[in-house]
Amino acid sequence: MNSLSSHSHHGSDTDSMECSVVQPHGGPGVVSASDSESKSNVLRKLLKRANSYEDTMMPFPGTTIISQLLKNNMAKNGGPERGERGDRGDRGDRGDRGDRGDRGDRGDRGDRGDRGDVGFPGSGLSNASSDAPQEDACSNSSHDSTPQECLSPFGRPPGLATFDIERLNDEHLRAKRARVENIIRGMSHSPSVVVPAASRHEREHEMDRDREMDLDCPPPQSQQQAPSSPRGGEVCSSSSRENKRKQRLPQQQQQSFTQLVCQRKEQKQEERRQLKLQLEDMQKQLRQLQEKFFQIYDSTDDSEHNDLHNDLHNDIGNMSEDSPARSDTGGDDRGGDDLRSDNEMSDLDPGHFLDRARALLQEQAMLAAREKPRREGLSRSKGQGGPGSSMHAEGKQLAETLKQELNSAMTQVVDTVVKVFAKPPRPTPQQAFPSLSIPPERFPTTVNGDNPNFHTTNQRLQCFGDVIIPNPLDSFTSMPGMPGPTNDQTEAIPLVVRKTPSEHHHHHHHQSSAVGAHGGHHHPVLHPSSLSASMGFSPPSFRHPFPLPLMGYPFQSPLGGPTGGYPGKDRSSPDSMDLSRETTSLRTKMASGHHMGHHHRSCSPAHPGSTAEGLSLSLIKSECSDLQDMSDISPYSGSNIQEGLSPNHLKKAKLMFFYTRYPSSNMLKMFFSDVKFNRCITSQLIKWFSNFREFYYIQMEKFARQAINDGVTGVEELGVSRDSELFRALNMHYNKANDFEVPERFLEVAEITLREFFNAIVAGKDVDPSWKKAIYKVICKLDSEVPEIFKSPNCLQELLHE
DNA sequence: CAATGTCCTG
DNA sequence: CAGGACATTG
Repeated sequence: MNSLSSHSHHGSDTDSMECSVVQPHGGPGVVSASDSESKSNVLRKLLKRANSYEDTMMPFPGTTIISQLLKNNMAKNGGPERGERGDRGDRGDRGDRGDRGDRGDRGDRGDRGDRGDVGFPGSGLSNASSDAPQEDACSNSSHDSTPQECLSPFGRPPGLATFDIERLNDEHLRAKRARVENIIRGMSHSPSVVVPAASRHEREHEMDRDREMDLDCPPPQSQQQAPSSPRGGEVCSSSSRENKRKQRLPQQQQQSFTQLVCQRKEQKQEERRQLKLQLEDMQKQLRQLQEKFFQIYDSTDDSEHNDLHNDLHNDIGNMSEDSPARSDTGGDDRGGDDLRSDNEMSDLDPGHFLDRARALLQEQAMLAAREKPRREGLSRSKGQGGPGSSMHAEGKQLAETLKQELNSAMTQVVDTVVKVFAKPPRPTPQQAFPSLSIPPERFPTTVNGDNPNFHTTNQRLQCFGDVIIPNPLDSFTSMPGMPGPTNDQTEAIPLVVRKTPSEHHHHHHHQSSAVGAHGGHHHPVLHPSSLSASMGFSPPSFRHPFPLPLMGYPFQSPLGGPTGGYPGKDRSSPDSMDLSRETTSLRTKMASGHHMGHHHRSCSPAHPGSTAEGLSLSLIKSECSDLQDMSDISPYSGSNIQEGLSPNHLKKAKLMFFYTRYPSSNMLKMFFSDVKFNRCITSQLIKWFSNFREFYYIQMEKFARQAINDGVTGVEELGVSRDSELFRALNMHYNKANDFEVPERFLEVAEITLREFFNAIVAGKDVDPSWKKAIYKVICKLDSEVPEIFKSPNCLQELLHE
């Protein structure tokens, strides 16, 4: 009904200026029709195309390639357009605070998992895969500034409609135009964008399919257009975060750690948000340009104009029909698929994409330039009388500004996009490349693939030859499902903070929790010699730090992917490791700051009990820089040599215990060549063995006493075989997965130990407080050589295979 | 003093 | 398993 009128209303106020500027051309149809025509054709096509893919991908206002880029970005960021989260509404008030609040409870965050993605820089990308979870992740903020808000800034096209109407007195044309616009708008989900109810009515009249669209695009949720609202507080939020963190710190290093990670994430989010804003601006500008184009078409050539409309109609119609189906697919795999989806874009790789975008931009710029003169002329001829006359100067400026803005924005966008794409080329899942895959068998630490979504992307961007192989070994220490922070007692996951339990292995596994970036310094190289020789394959230390993700060469991500795609046998435990690694490394780092041993006592504040807290705090302070680095790095570096003992290392240590109960620190260094040793690490390793021994001796004593109680009289009756209870207990502890063949020698030693205990107890030596020492002395001499294979960082894989 | 190791506790 | 206390050794 009055849709039009309302339109005009809007338009006149807001866009009057722009409109007036543009209008001129239309009328006279002046200007070199030939030139503009060819150009316009091209442009038109581009526009059309852009629209079409947009639709296919997701609803977005008639924007162009840029919008696509934006979309991609957003999608990746996990800021799926319509966020469904009820809180959106209130956001205004809470601002970042709100965010913080959410994150405040790390706990629940952790449960949801996924923080991982957010965490790492690449997260943006990886996230693509995991849309849903992402949202809550640290990216609430980004979330806020999602499309809806984005749109609002554009000021929607009210203005557009306006001038069109004015210019085109023809009712028919006007109606058509409005329709088209509405449709486009509707498709693009324009909630926030004012889609006057009236217009909708109109649409209903004419096209039923529009309804679908409407449905698709639920009405705006009363968004105030304050795109920037949430941003301001970032800093504050971080500080508050800090405080919070500090307060909590004491509880667990984990928490502090987490917090740090979180901070990092937040920063990234912030960056992302800013980028988004820029994109928004760009979109706005693009929209304006588009409008101009339309006008030109209309004015210059009716037939074309009609065609255009028709085309649009067709496209739209198709889209509406397809939309349902597409949406499904789109929903499933958004990550890299966005780009292709359309025939034309199908093999679009980022490069093409960018090129295209650039081309478009140029064209637009040219067009704008051409327009300028026209405008000028028109305005002059018109004189001051017309409404648009006043706009003259402004129009010029606008054009200039627009051009500049577009250029700069484009540049930024391009960079951003490139960065994003480039970022985490994480290894893809093994299944994905059967052909490529290299013998999966040996890969150093666990490798994991992560989200499949990336396949396409990765493939395109970089032909990854990588192969990631699932390795079954990990099961070793298996951390059972371990969903939550709960640690398996037996398994040692030291201070490790489990990054995120989230791994509910979604089918899609987006999860990519591995997150993070890693920046570590990497470690020189292990001693490949022995290893490679024995292993016969690629150097273990081949992990490169994340820096060259783009490279095509294969690299393995040591971190197991939580995403479970483990084909291998042991799906049970594998992945968890990656998470822990990060933490481990961090922990190590922290620890390194102080002397783990006795010294840290002094460092710690006052209470002995609070040592942890003090330590954490001081560490944070002193090692702040390091931590930051770490956070960036951690995700990828996980297995990368360097600092920190991973769960795999623990596993390995346990297996080594079958050979040596009292390894010297030197020996440990030899066998853990992929670890950067420092006091802490050394101490930790020693401590591990100490703990192993403790357990071992406890078992021995227990069984010895049990034997005595059972009436055993002579040591002869004591034996340790693979099926004895004692062995079972030990094996359970050191070789839980039972995928390692315990050396016979160990059985002998165990038997000897048991007998020693037995004899000592029988002899009543156990009254002596240090009666065990004698036994220890005996046992320590029974250490046997540890197989060379243990020196290999990859040893686990090897060993486990057996 | 530093490195190791044990014992105990969480 | 990690921390911490404590003992031992060189």
